[in-house]
Amino acid sequence: MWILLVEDEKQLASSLKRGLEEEGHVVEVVHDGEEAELQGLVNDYDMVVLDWRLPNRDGKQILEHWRAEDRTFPVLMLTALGDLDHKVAGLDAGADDYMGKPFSFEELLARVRALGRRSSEMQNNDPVSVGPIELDLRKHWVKVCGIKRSLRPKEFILLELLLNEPETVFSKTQIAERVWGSAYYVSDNTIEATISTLRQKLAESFEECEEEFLEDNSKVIETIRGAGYRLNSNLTQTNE
Amino acid sequence: MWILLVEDEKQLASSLKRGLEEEGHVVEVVHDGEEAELQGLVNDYDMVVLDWRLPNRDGKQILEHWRAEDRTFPVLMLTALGDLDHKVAGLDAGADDYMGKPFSFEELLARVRALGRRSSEMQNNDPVSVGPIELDLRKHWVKVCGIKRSLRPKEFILLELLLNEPETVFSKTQIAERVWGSAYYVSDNTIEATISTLRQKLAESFEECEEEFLEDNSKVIETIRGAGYRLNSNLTQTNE
DNA sequence: CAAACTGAACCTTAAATTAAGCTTAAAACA
DNA sequence: TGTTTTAAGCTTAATTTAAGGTTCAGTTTG
Repeated sequence: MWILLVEDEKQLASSLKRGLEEEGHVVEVVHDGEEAELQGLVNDYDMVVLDWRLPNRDGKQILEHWRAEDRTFPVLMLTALGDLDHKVAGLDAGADDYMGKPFSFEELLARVRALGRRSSEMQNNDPVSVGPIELDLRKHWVKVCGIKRSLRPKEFILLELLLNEPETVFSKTQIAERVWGSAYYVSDNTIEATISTLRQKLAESFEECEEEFLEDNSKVIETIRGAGYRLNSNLTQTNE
Repeated sequence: MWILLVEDEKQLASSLKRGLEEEGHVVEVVHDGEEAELQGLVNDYDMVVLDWRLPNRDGKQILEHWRAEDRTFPVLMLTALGDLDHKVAGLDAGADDYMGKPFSFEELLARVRALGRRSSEMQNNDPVSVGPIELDLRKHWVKVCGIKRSLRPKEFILLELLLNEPETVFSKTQIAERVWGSAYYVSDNTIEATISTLRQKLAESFEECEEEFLEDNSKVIETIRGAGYRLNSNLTQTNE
């Protein structure tokens, strides 16, 4: 997720930033109220973590302004412990959750996760299908020509990624970010190995189809040398 | 259902909590008015049981605030006996039902059930059945091939969750939120242990069936590695 | 001009490593 | 007390690594 972190204590801010980044988020830090307000108006963050006491503007003003401008990202506010009136005011102003300082980092992460989940559950998890391949995320199966295939977790997510945007070529970096959550630790070879096994499974499945969709069933996933991978474009063209 | 119980007498609160949990609800308890107010703003409970006399805020203030913020969950208020003015004020403020203390626990349960039924967004309490498993939330029993089985509360709610959407895979996080009410405190291992005992009980029960439904009765609940758990899909396919 | 060469990108497989999940008993809770 | 949670050792599956093999595009050489 893309997170804006608004916190004037620089020490705290930077340790939170690092922690959130380790969880795979992209974090922008702002130490100042006015700056925060502007950033929030200009960017579509997935979430904002907002300290309530800030130089120049207080959290409430900022949040009210954002909500008045229809900025809908979830906001997690940080308040001093026992500052109950502020909490209530914050929730009224449109905050989605709150935490009293001091808090454990684990707790912050848990809340960020929960908020993120809440907003991502709004997105569609509907079944996807391209040509003879169908994938249902909620039920967690893949069918080729109506026959179920079992895939391992990484293979599954990777296939889902390719199916969701069938024409698009995904670079190794993009794949690492979206399947592994981060490009740091993932070697090229890891991705290649995963592509390889996924390809084999898809090829086996395509063999069992009555109809023939491709000349070469080992090319359900195409390699674009130097660029990345994509679903075989014949699957999207021939079908409807 | 996911119920918030606001009651400052800790003794009473904990016995109500236990009773409601035995009925298969997920219950969160708060002893303090301000904290209650916040929790109600932040979470989408299915129902709130709200004592009218509380430290820090009184029930009426809280409820009015919630309603002003469009929190629509049904609220059952608890008032001192004979406190008629309060009752009227409470209903005006948006309470859906009231009870005078002291009350019998049975009566409380009845009203909670009634309120739950009344609220349209409630999931239906109708008996669920999948294959040879039948579960009645209201009567709180489970039968396998017609033979009753006793389950512990957590096991029961978990099974209910899986039965209600038999094809769907539930992640540990989803299970934590819907069986324990929150993913914060629940460790993976807790869920695994609960699954394990539930599995064993179901397996024993399946052994006693005349008909054979599965090759391996310890697989009534399937593990989808890296994704979560679901009811064995053979139960849903062969049936009907 | 075409055959051979070269280096980079990519593929494949099996072994090694790591992670996910299971189970039981004991501890903690209510 | 009965239920829930934690802890520890275990089992099994998924993932990554590693090593050698291909393919491709561009370049050199016969």
